[in-house]
Amino acid sequence: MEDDIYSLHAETCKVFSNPVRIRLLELMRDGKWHPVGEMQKVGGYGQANLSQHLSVMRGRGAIYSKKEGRQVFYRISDMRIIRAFDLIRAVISSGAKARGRLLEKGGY
Amino acid sequence: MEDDIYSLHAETCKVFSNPVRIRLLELMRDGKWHPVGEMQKVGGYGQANLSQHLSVMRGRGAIYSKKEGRQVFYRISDMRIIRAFDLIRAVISSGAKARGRLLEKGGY
DNA sequence: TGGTCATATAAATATATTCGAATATAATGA
DNA sequence: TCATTATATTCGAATATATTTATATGACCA
Repeated sequence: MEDDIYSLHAETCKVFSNPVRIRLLELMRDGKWHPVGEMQKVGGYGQANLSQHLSVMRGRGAIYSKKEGRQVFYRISDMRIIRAFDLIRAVISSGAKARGRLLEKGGY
Repeated sequence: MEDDIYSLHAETCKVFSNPVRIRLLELMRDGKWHPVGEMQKVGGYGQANLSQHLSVMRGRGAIYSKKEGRQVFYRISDMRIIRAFDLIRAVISSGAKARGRLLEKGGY
């Protein structure tokens, strides 16, 4: 965990390396503030687990938080994160398509 | 490690969640074929370690390989990976700049 | 055939991540 | 003040990842 640019980059990408966090980013992809309770309901995650994932994302600067009364709201800190997210999703689906074609042809 | 889209997405992003692999992607960012030996020299990694990282990336479809004589060459499979890479790098550096400004103002 | 080069694989160890259970805190309302 | 709601923190077990050393494979050459 040194702080050269490669480690920083890798640490930032760790935010995206867990399915729960990917789901949470998708929930927050509109760039608006979302209360924890909403994410818990929609995602169906355990309260502690969800809170820990939000804390990881916040610690790495991927999301911001604000408190209002007893609720805490989170939002994505930089919409370029969503652009990167969508690029990776596209890579995955064209990779899947390519493997599908190979499969059809009996290759692989 | 289920295979819903969130897990797939997370698994793919794991490729980017290690500093050695980030460095390797940077070495391969031109989209051309690079022999393992070159990456080993430039990056200064142990042979086995390098080989395993390349294997992880290949297993997740991020890079392709071809063999020529006794050398093995690797290249990035989809240049959108580099576009996503650059977006994240930009997020990091504008985050760093923003934190710098806060520091100047005595905030944090 | 035997040796060497380039790379891969295996096994061992050290470290990190994930999740759930229990507990803590802070805001609100009775 | 006490109870309740919303969220965070701590801890431990299970699992995953990274690194090193040793060994294996496959291509080439003498």
